[in-house]
Amino acid sequence: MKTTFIPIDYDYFDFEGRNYIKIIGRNKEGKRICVIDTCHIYLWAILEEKLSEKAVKEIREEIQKIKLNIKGRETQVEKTELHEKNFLGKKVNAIKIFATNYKDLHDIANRLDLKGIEKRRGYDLGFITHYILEKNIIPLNWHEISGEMLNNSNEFGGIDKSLDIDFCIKLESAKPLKDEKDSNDIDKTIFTPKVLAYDIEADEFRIGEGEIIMISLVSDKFKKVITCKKHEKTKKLDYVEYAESEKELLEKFVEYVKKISPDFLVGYFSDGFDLPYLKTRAEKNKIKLSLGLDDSQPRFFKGAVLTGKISGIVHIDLLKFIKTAYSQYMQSETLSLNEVANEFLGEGKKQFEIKHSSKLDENELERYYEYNLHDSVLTYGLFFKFWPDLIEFTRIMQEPIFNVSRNGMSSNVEDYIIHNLEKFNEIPERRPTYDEIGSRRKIEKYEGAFVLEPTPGLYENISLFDFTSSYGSVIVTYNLSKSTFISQEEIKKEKKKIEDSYSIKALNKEVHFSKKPGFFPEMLKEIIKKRKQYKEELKSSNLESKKEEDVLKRAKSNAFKLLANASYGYQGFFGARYYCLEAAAATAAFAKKSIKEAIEKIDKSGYKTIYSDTDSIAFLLQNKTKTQVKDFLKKLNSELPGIMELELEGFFKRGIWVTKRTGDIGAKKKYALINEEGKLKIRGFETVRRDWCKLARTLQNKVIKEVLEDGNEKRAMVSIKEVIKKIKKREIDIKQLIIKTQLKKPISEYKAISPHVIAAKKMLGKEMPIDPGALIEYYISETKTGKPGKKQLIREKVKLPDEKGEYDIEYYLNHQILPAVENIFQVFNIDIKEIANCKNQKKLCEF
DNA sequence: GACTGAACTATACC
DNA sequence: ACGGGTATAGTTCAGTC
Repeated sequence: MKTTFIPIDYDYFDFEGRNYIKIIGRNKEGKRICVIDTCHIYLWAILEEKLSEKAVKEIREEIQKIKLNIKGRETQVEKTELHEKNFLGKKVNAIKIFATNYKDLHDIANRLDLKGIEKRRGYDLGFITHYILEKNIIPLNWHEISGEMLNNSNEFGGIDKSLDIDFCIKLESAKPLKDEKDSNDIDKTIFTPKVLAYDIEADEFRIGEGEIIMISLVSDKFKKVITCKKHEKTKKLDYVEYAESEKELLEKFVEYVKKISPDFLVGYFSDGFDLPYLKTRAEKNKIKLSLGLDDSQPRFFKGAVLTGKISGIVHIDLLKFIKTAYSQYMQSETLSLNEVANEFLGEGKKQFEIKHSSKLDENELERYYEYNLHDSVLTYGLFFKFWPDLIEFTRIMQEPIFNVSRNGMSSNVEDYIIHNLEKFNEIPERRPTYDEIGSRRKIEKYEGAFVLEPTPGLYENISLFDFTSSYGSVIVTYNLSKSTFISQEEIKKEKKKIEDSYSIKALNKEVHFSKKPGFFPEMLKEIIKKRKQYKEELKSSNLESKKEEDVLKRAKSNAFKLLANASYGYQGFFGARYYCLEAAAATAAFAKKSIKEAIEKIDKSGYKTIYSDTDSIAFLLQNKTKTQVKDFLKKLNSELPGIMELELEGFFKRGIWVTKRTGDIGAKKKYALINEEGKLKIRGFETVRRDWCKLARTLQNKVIKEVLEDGNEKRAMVSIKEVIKKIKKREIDIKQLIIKTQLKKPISEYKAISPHVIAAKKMLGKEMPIDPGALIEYYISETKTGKPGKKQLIREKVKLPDEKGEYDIEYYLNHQILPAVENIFQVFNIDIKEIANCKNQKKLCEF
């Protein structure tokens, strides 16, 4: 039979010693299809140079003899082939060694310690990656497939009988449907999946320690809260369904998931909370959480954090994807569902103070249902907000969405590389061993970016240039990568010449990179090119366009941008297959050189550079016009090597740079600009730091705004005086004075007991859940808890927000408000501390 | 017990 | 363990007098 097919979930199973892929997806009619297929399994033995034909033949014969008996399963090498391949850019002869089961590849590799074999590669990719590489059936791309229907046949042990699907196909052929570019048929590109969002509420925060009291489910035209906390008097809400016990609640949950049978089961922080909680409670109640299409229970994988996988239904934890794909652009201070939903959906969580269920009265219970339901409503909304990005990330990395949605950027870069190696006839590099990672991590850091020390002051008519995909274009321009790096040994052996190479001083030595294009820079060149292309296509369309085509384009543009930016970090990342510290260090060094040269040219051309950080330059227009600046930019670009390019970030009416708190030199990474429309761009100031109290932040923001709008400090002076008076009169609401600091590690590991650690300890005493990552809130009170007489530490005055007490006037004045504005007034030669504390001017003191 | 620089800690920038 | 280095600035710690 023939059908269309979009692969969603990839899994595999063994049958008669062989690996089979099991892909769950849908066709255009919305039918759920399971595709069974297999592919060749192999690894590579890279041969030493200049081996005789006879020697190669002998090695192949030797390999052919390998027989394994592992865990009672006997297998052997099926066949070998000799290929001309590339490994790290070098031409090599390699033996392709075919095996029956991918689980044997490691063991076969261990047996290949033969003379003449230099390296063994391609045994650590995992079967799913291997399959996608071999068969080119890329996740979330539409395919046209044909194959044999397995209708309750006994093939593969009757696998399809136990699967809740429409039909099961043993694949014969598959080809991708036409590229969306060649077609106006929009539903070839957009696929609207069936999604079920869920959220649980439990009596304890610790996984599995309390009862699950309700679960909300939201899908298309479907809203439900199942609960085992029924209040007799409560009028029944139409979406609430009662269960007699936690056990029945869990059973009903499983029933609903099975009935709705979504493509995606989506939660928020559900890898770390909801799913493991459900699992533990199901175990306690001695029932099976058979959520999988094959009735299997969720499987959990240990990584840095737990991940929960359900067979056939893709479990998505939206938090993880948002963290890697979007957090760098976000305004939210935390990635809590409330803040993230507010930012992307314009609507936050329902207000509700969570209590133990035994303490809830009927009104509260009803509000609890609403609260629980709303969390799923938000999660559902967020899923579709990010669906275009999820699709495009998946299509670009070519790995299953389950993985891509959880990957960090380094894994994304690596997936992209692995799936694009074939174009370069490259054999994949292996993962570093545990020991290699260890020694890489010990290596001293290399020198990074250049930051120009600004001269503090208020400036007018400023222009900002920055290098587009700065580090990425450096890598491409100077061909910096593991495969193009010319090592000391190679130079010594005179195997490679360094006269005609890209060279720079980095890591306290001269490093050289071949000019022959390497696959990594070539891939990156393509990434940057695509990013540019999609960005330009979008520019001609409406930026806010909601057309599906544009939405996908925006997602693509974003994915390629992130890939380009992450590729520098990737080469310096200790866990990378293509780790190359020299390349990373050289990238930073070349970038530093480029920006310094650009600054020099800018200054020589009648402008005045006032600040620069890594890839951006702020300079004064002096007497020049905007047109002149634009022409000058063109000239600069014509002189830049390779794909290096500067772009105009914008023109600004005014800008302020301040001094460091200690000493009177200019502070780096701290400035504020205002453009002609009056829009502010504030960097580094306390305003943008979440560990300063709201009062200090809003006041500083106001002061910056007024100073930049007016060009003088008069209005700002009035603002600050008002606030000082209010503080001294105790007119400030505690809410404005709450300091939020994140707990970065377990309380016991802190060497220095700072205020937020004390606050965390207090919370622990109140049985509040405190884990690393929690944002601790507190304020500084006047209460003294330390020994009398001794100099008081700030931590001795810490109080939790709901603890009664008076705020410490002195602290908030001298540790929050004044430090936040002091340096700004200093630009106008005003000592705001003296004014506030009435030093040296008792007669004039206004407070 | 007060003072001071170092250490520790969190957060931001690009 | 799950991108990198550069930078500011707070609070506490530990050594000195």
